[in-house]
Amino acid sequence: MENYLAELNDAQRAPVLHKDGALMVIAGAGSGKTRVLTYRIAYLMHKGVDPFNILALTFTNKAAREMKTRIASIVGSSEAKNLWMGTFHSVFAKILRFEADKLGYPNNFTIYDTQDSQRLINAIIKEMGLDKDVYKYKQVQSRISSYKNSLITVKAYFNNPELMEADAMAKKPRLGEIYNEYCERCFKAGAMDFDDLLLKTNELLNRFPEVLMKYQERFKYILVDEYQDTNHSQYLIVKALSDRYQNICVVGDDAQSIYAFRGANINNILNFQKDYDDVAMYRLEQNYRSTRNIVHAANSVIEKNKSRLEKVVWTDNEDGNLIKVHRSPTDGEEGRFVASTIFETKMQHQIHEGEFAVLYRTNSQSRAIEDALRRKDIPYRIYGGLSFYQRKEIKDVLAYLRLILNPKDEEALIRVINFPSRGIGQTTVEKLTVAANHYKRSIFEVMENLDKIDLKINSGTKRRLDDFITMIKSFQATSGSLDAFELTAQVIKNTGLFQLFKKDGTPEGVTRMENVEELLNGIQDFVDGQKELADATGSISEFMEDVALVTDLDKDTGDDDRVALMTIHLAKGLEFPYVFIVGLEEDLFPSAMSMNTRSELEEERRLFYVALTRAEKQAYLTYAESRYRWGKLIDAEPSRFIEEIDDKYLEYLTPPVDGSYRYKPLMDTDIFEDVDKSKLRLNKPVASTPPSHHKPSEEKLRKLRKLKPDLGKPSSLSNLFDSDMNVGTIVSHTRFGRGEVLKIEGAGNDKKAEIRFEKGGIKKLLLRFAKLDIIS
DNA sequence: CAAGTATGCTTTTTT
DNA sequence: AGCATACTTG
Repeated sequence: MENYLAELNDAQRAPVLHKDGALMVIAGAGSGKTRVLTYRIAYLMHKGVDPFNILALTFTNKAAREMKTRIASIVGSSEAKNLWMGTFHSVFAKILRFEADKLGYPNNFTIYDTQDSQRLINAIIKEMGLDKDVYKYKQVQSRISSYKNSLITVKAYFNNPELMEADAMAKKPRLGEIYNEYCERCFKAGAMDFDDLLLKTNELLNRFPEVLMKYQERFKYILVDEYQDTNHSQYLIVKALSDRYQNICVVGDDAQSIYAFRGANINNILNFQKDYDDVAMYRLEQNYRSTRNIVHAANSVIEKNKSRLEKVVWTDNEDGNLIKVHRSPTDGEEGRFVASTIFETKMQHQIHEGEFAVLYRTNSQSRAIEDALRRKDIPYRIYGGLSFYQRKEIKDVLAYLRLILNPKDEEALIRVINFPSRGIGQTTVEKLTVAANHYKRSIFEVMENLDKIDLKINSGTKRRLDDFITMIKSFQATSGSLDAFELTAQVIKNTGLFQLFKKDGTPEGVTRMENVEELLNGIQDFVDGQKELADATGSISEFMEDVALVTDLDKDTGDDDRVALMTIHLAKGLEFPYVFIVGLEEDLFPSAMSMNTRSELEEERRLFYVALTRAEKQAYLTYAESRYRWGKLIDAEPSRFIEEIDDKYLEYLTPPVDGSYRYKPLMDTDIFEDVDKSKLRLNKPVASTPPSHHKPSEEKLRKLRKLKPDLGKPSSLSNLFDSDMNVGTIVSHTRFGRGEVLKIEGAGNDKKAEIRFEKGGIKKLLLRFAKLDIIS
């Protein structure tokens, strides 16, 4: 025990040893926050806290697993096993499975992923006869999602004239109806979407005081990682559960808040001190991860943001190399630069592929990098994007399994009722859906009772429907005696999926077959693992329980020595010796969608900060002068973020372009192509290092903190409630035009402004939803 | 009802 | 460019 405490510095040890009560740890990038969280849990257990009483909410399930392993090595694995750890979604899905009946859901409820939700919403829009160009299903889905994340239920929506007016203004007066229908259909299907996992948890805790009490008693100690990225719904859950004992420890970094787009509310961290009594604040400011050049460069970028908590990240690490900046003519060239640099660096320094990461803003950028790496035979792994479980062939197989477990699951049913095609067409499905809605039953139930309902379905089709039902029922009958692997194998064989995949000899078809085989292997692994556990059997329902919540990042392949390709969002919390941040171009990063308001731009800048601080030894920033987008070659300009880094931390590998005055003139290397570029790079002397300084004195740290703007009055970083808005502020609204703020009321999610618009008169708008730009 | 062809839309980021 | 949907034809 003494051992592990000795692995901490003073700043880290303090929060670990903190007594009961509320504490917040503001942890700069690379300052060892995971270690603090891990060791605090170990410490609590050492002190005699029962692991059953500890709940730790992490950002990924993999992070939870790793922390658990580490804790097990300190306190023993049998004890660590009893910890509750995982993501918000997976932990509360587990609790909801246990308590589902209280909310009227079956315990084996299906979890709809985003695609399922979108398909259902799309169907509803069609059924309601609405214009699909006005009601775009993806937009509608994200709107509903943000309502749910703000705990605006259908009922709350219809009680809130402002929201309804806002949607009416957006030419979507029937959005509430869609919302309502969507919720009813999900309920009827025994399904929860991602947002429901949090929303229904809130409902459970609110409606049933005895349940709340039970979990308050159960989770006497709650720890939350990445607190800056929690949304309102998550915030309320944490608040409710910790209300009794107030043993709450949150760890976060406002500078790394990058999920406002999905409802993350930075006020949760900024207002933490108001939410609990006697909050102890700790700051971790020493970075152990990166070279001094990287730390300082990152600082010089994040300083451009107005809204920040006081914090200075510093390091005792060596200066390291300068950050290398590289320009390419096209995105293909950019990929080749990345690939050849990885190849050379690997050769030169005898290091592994696993030490490299390529980070990008959008998933679509992976292709160019991928092609280049493949051509050079460099092993890589892509995270995110179209993840394994989202592939069509996998979802099809899973849909059968879902339907077997929960016949009311309509999205699953519609997916597979005619796949492989068995002569049940669109018209038939429509008739069934209409009947199902009419009788308030599931489609499956309607199909079971075809003879009792007069549907105009011809006898041949009726027969085929009957065969389908019989097949699903026979699977259900055998599912009890078979384990997950055996059942899945039988499903693939008996449904005809196997023949269908096998018959398709195209390269894509072969890949599909391989994916299905991989799924089977995965299920076999799962079954083997489950059978070792005392209270598990390896049944299909166990497998399906959280399959919707498994992400690429969670999956352990055992073969990690590959270049990692992922979006910056996914890279949060990870670190790599060598990091390439690619596609640093205006309109891409920062994204064209995020340049309308200061707060959106600041989020992009935080994203860049996150990217940069992933690097331990060397960071590369690359951009292309033109890039394929939508199949067309588009010209691009270098990202402003490159310019925002203090020049003394940068080394330009490529010569300047006319008009870019800040690039030092060099000869044009483009005519030399690959080979000479590398020579140029190797021969270039490393520029003089910036003045080195060690840990600033306490006094200096204080002074540095004071230099930051907006101190003391924490303000929102989210565009949804812009901090700069006061009475008298002139704003602009997409529909109402310019206007003047007359009054501001409420706070946080309920903050409203009364605004007199040039067009439209005086409106009271909920800032969370109003799309306002601040003019002055 | 299925298969083939035309069109149009997409790209922010994720549990 | 690539995918999903919409439309047409057998």
